[in-house]
Amino acid sequence: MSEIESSTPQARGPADHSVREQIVEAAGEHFSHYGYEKTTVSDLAKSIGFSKAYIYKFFDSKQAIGEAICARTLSAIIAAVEEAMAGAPTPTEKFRRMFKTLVSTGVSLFFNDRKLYDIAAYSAGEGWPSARAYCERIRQILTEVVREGRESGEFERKTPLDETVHAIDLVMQPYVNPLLLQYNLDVADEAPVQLSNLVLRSLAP
Amino acid sequence: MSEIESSTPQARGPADHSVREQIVEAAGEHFSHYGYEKTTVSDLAKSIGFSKAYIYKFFDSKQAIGEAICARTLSAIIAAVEEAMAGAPTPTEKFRRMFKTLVSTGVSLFFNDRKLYDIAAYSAGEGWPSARAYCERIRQILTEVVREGRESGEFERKTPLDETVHAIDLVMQPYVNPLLLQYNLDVADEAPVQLSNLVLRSLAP
DNA sequence: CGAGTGACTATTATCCGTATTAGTCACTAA
DNA sequence: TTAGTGACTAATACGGATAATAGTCACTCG
Repeated sequence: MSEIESSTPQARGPADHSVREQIVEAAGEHFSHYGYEKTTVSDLAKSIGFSKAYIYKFFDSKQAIGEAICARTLSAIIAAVEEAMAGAPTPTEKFRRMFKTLVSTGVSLFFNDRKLYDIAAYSAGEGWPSARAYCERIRQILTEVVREGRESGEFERKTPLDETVHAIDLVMQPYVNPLLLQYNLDVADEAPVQLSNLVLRSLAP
Repeated sequence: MSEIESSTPQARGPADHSVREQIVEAAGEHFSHYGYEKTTVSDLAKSIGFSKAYIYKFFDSKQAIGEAICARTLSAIIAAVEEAMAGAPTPTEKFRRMFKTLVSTGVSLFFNDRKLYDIAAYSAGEGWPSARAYCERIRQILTEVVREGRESGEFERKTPLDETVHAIDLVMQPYVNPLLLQYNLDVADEAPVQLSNLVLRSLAP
């Protein structure tokens, strides 16, 4: 369910080829260490003991490798969010944890793995499929929470579901989208709480 | 009241000197035409018939001139907002118009006077006094609207005023701050409506 | 046939010397 | 004293030659 890769069929060779995994593995290391720009496709090839040309049997382009790494990084954030939400008793609490974890994980990525963060930000700016899928997944999770809250009578039901979800999505976007989050780091610690409060007030029946 | 310049005392010569106005006038033209980077201080000097050195009798630096132009640009946005709000019958409507005008004026600046927009965005990114004052002014206006709405019984009164205002400010920021707005142009037409609705729901008594 | 590659090209990045430019200051003329 | 400037410097931008890189393809080897 949280497999973002499934929506990005930019592979060339057989999907479950061991070499493909080796490439992704090496790319993860190199991109994280030296950044996307500074690592060459030859570097990746050398580090797994093949020629550069062979890489292109598995990936269309260097960007495609970048997308794979990006998808992986964003999947980790989604996983953290799902884990945080797991034990929440109410939709209200689920929403709070969702927002909070989304932001704190993003911020932590920024400070602890800046090179990977930059790829994610670039990806969001360019509208790569990996970033689109990430946003879409967040929207799904949000929709689920709101629907649940409506069913339990915790949230109001007058406003059309789509509209509610979309508006909340707009509120979260600046802290969820890596491209935008980096400009909001100064309020990233308080924003989830303050905005969760506001959103939840707007959801009151 | 909407004089942003008053808070930025980076002037050197007498404040109401005609040459100072000529400089600002010329800078407005040149920056708008060729951009901040591409216009040299000598260009400004030449266009008003003085030497470059004389400019520095009135401004500390080229950046100070940029700030003056930025302040001027942002003042125009504030003025547009105040005008739009003037005829609004209720605080609810005032808020809607405020948000809507803030965004539409910003977007229009982006598309019709890109060079000036870029200065404003840069200014916001660097935290120049002109940009700070702009944000502060918006917050003031917002505070006034919320207070008025509370007094008239249109808005809820349980949440602390500061908290309410701050949260709404966070919601508007991505569309008000020129640095951020440029990344949100794709939703700039619907966001004010959708977010106004959400905010107003959260303000319901 | 399939796994894997060396050698090639067109495009993009990187230097590095040169030219501009922001900013200062001692100075003049009225 | 006030209004205004030419000449100077240190830092920065520019441009063009050069090097590095993404991506391809015909090819070999088992």
